Amino acid sequence: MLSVAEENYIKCIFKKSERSLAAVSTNAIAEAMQTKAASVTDMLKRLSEKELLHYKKYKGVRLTAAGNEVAKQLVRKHRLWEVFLVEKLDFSWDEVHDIAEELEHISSDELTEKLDKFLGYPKYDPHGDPIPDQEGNIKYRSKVTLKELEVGETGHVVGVRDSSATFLQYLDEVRITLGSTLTLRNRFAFDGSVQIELADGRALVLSEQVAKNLYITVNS
Amino acid sequence: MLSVAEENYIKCIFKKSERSLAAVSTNAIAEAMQTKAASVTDMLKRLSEKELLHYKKYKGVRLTAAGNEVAKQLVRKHRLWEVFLVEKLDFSWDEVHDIAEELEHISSDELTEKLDKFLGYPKYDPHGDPIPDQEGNIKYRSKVTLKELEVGETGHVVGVRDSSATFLQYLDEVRITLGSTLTLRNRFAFDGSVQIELADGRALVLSEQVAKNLYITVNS
DNA sequence: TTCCTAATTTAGTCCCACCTAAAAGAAGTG
DNA sequence: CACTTCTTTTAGGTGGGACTAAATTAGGAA
Repeated sequence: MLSVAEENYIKCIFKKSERSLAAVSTNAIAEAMQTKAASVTDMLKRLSEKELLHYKKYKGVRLTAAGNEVAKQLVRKHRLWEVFLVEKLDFSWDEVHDIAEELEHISSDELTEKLDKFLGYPKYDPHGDPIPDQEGNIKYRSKVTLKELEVGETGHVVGVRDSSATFLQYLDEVRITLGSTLTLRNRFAFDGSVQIELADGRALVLSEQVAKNLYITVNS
Repeated sequence: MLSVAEENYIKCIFKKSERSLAAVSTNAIAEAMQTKAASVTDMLKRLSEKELLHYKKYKGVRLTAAGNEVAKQLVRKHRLWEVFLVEKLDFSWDEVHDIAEELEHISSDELTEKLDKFLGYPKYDPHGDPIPDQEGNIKYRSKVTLKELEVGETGHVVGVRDSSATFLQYLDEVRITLGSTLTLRNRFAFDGSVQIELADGRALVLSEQVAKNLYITVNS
């Protein structure tokens, strides 16, 4: 049985490892967890003791297979709860993160499986991120940011890179949602902003900042 | 912000106060919380510091208005989650207590209210206990145990006194559920057992033990 | 190679929530 | 009243998870 703090460290390290494939540094964890490096070192020793990660002084850490398993189950629970909050309880997608952050620590496996069934075995959460299955397999979708799209290409929105409340509220404001279909019409070299056309015919100019944070998939 | 441990103590004291109206003793709390009296004294001082209860050495404790409020919100959340687990996720009533025990500590008030709405504002939980409303008002139902019913009287099952898994499983076994209508047909002085007749015509003999743990309401 | 700087770890505290052992109060009994 | 017994509190200690301040190490620059 892991404590909430331990689970949060595991999840944090998992997230950092997802792309970088290098060992995760103490400082990076400290920053992400809003705590001090000394506290992180403490925790790393404990988690290493429990064989959830490999720890060598000054060398950063990587999760063990067991640690990875724990992390993926947490991500699974987090994303399932987010679906529940948005689809069943009518929360908007920018409100659900913090609540799911608490709900993901509820331990019952049976609860997770029944929730999954109740929700109809969803594949993606409200932000477009894939939900790991019971065995922890994650189906990543090939996707590019809107910034990387070619002029003239059409795709649809499958996720956000920055899921801060302010960004999500901005998207609500301009009525871009998950699944929105859009075509890149123009790219302005001046400031990196892009002009898009939505399925309903609306034309919008989005800043480079926005274009970098919107994930698009071209086929599917 | 209260810790999970603090909340559990508050709820425990609340439950003890519900019937007895006397101050709750340190030992009673220790027993209910599966801990030692010394630990309880520790916690009582902290909670008293936070003005959640009145504490005088050797005199037992009572919750303050603020403490009562906290307790009732916890009970509200616990029972709403139990309804969710049984009605939506298809758990049976003997499985939900421990999970609800974790879920009740999720802090978001907005979550509680949206859950309440999603469930259709239920008044009673799966064990027949009343769910406090948003302001903390609890509508107690007048009820008697089956043991106290008069021969010939008809009523229906509105709750259980002992909600242990074994008792609830027993009830499932003999197909008595919340809302079952029954008539007391006979009382055996020898061992205190009772004979009842159910709405579907089945006649059953229940031990005194069972009769004492089934709550019945005659009208309504 | 040596030095410097940034990253990391160690050492020493703190608070929370528990523990054991021992002291002290409450309350009934002869 | 004095005694006994049970309950409760105090005193002192532990591990988890955080902190600050000081020491150590890694790794690049001179």
